[in-house]
Amino acid sequence: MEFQKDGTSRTRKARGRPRDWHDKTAQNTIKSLDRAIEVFEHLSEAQGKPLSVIAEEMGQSPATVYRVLVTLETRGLVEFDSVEQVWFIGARAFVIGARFLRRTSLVDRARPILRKLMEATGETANLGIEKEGDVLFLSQVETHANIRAFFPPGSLSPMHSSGIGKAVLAFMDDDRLTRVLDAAAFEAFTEHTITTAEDLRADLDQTRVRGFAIDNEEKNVGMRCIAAPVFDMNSEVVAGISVSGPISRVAQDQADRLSRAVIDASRQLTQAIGGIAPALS
Amino acid sequence: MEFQKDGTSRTRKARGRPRDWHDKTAQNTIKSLDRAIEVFEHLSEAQGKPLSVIAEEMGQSPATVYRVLVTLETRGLVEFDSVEQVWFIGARAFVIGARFLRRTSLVDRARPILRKLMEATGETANLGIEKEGDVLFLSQVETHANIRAFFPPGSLSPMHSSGIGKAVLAFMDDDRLTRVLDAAAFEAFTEHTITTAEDLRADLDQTRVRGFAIDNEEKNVGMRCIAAPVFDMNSEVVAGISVSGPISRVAQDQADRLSRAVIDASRQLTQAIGGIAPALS
DNA sequence: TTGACTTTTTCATATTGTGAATTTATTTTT
DNA sequence: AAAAATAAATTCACAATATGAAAAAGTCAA
Repeated sequence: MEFQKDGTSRTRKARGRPRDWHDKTAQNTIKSLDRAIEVFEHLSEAQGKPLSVIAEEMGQSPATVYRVLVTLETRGLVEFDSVEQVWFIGARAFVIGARFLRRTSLVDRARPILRKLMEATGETANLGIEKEGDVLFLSQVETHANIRAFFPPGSLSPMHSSGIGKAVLAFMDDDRLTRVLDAAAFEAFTEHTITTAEDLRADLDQTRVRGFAIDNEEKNVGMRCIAAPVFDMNSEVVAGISVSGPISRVAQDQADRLSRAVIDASRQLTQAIGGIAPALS
Repeated sequence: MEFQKDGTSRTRKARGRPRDWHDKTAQNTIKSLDRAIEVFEHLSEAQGKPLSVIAEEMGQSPATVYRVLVTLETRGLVEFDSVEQVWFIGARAFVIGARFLRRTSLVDRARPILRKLMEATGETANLGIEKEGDVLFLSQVETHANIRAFFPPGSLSPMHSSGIGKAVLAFMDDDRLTRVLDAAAFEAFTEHTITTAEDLRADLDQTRVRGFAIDNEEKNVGMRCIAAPVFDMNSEVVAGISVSGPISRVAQDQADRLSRAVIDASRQLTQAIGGIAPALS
């Protein structure tokens, strides 16, 4: 199987008015519920405050905010510290929210984003993770162009010569990074391949500043690749997204456009899996 | 700050009518919001269903459920699969829920310790707390091994059949212990599950002497788990750390090595949060 | 095309959510 | 110790709005 394109709803059902419609009309929302969610969201961003402060910050009547909080509290979605008289997000919210993860995998979430990335850039889009010191390619959406990059899903590639590998390494914590580098063989595939830990660290520093990694014919002659990291709920790197293609198309004067698209996609995926990009340091 | 236990009112303020009161009165809740949360909770337990099914299961009008879901959807708390026409918990719910963890720095402090523990033992390392008579798993670092234990963060598990649960219970003060045991259902999950308060108390006595708890296939057949308690500044147990894996790897002859690592990790975490292990008694 | 089925929207109605003002409780000041 | 100040919880009267039934709008299967 595999290979359903988006939009082809070749499968059964989907009766009733199709979704998409309502998005435009959408005055079907419940106002009071919407206001309540606003309180909930606000609280999640600014926990540990007393009622009066929350109400004031939101420009809402204390009475209303109070009732919302009390209602949420009876369900455990928020908690009240009766000593400090302040409100927090509750354990139940964590339990319910965590069920989000039970649904789809990284790969599922990434598919539509990869497809959009491919369409926006015209180049093959890839998704990969770190697996025991190598990059494991999980998924890709191929360009329509006749000359194309190709990493079969399931294939492994050394970190030091891969765009995704470098994007992941650049945002890895020091301990893990050191361990991976110590174990790395730094095999030279082309004359551009980075072959020492020092050079690689320098490259990673640049990557971190830029926000994206470049593989400049470091694995395959004639192929360039631009990659950006994807983060999980702990702001730890879990994957990388890239576009790759011949140097003629992935050229210097295209770097800006392409990197923007890749970073955008990586952010979307981070968000789609409930991750949080780390604060800049 | 960190970790004030309930009840210590050493600090200032707390004006207005004290909380506790309203709990009994509590007709201050917003009914429509309460109904909406019910939908949200129901969805979290039974994801991937179409509107009609959800409405029917809840005995609610489809129109109402529809409006609730659409409202939640605009906020990202819920997601709709327009191909399959089914509803899910959304990424935003996960992000908000995860902020529950920000209330204390427990998880932040624990992560590096968990990672080291996983690396030292080769088994999945977990962090959990007691929450209303259940163990709530907060965080984990998975092993690289292909056969692995998996307690997704955010999941709940009964205390009596969990390593972390028993580690926490063993070092809980008598009042709280008695209360938890009285409320416990002692559901039997396997033939090894402890099903009476007496047996559990005996097990806890051993645990206290040993300094660590063992879950010997008491929840899942084939899974063993070794856990140790984490204490706060008042020497009260606030969490537990464990490693868990298949009985083949978490074997008798490994008990020494593993328990040492777990105890070491739990001590590190106790220290990292400014806690003090209780004097032996 | 038609028929069966599900999701949206409409609409009339009463429920119920709302903020202002009041009461109750606690802390701080005098 | 009493009074003033502050903040939380309640009350109340009224309008806003949530609600379910039923109709409409789509989609799928035959």
